[in-house]
Amino acid sequence: MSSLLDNQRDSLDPAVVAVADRMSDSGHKVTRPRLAVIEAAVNAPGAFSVADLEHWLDQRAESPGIASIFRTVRLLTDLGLFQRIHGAEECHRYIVSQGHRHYIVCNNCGALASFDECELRELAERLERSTGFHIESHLLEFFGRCPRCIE
Amino acid sequence: MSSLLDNQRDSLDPAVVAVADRMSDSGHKVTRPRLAVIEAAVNAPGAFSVADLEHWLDQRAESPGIASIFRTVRLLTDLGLFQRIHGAEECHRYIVSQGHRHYIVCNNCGALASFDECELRELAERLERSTGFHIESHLLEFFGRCPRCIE
DNA sequence: TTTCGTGCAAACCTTTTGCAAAGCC
DNA sequence: GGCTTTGCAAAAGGTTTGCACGAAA
Repeated sequence: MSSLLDNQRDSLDPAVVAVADRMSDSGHKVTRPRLAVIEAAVNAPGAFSVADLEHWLDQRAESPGIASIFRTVRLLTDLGLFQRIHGAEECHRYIVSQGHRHYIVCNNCGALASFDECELRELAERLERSTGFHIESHLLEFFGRCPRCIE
Repeated sequence: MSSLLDNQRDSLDPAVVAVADRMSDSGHKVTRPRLAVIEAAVNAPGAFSVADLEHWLDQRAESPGIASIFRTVRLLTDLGLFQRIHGAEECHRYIVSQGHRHYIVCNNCGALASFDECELRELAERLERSTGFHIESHLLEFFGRCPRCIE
């Protein structure tokens, strides 16, 4: 008997499949509501909130209900497949994780650009020596205006 | 007629006076409830939440009520006198601002260490050229374990 | 005196939870 | 079949707001 994910594999966006596979690999079931949430996330234009996902899904009459969206977002975030974006005000937006990357967030429209160089290792090591903290992770984001909003 | 702030100036912590003066300079009244909130913030051991401030003030029977604490924290944050600290989960803690500094947050107990070097100007300029964004600010924090929690 | 801030309680939103029914493997 | 997940509705937090009263300059 084949799984839901295998049945739909060919008709789904590869980015959706990639997330679903990793969810499956970590022992979680790939259900229709979860696939719908992943599709909504992959199709979001930038960082998305739970409300954004619900809105997108509502329009397609595929919304599994807000509680399930919250549960799925939390699960995927815990698995590292979604990543939280911190805005100056708003800290409850997410993106589909793309490994260790950092983001520039447009203060006006929320558009994102990403980059991977962060050159913080050396600084982190220096800080470990001077403060005695053991550093496990970091948060680096830039805020500003995207090209479209500058015009 | 002398202001509340002037009357109490000598008996207050200089750090409280510094914040109150800047609040006054920007045209906001320095009232007893606001002074109490500033005192609570200055006396907090690390980053504080609104609930922390309320608790501290409650113990001294000086709490102006949660709504006023929220309003004061928001005002001081808008004025740049308080600064928001972003944790991995919790994004609603604040510190009394100390200019442009960055923080290392202990994932276990919330202790902070700060530093000022961030060497991000060059990276920011490179990113502006490559992405077309205009960068206005940044967020940089490290997370880990403080010396006490490592033991 | 006039304006700004306070305090209470109610409203609001977002997020979580309990639980019976349904779905996945 | 056994275990996980869902969906609803209700609860729980946390934050904001309306408005009459009080305080600051």
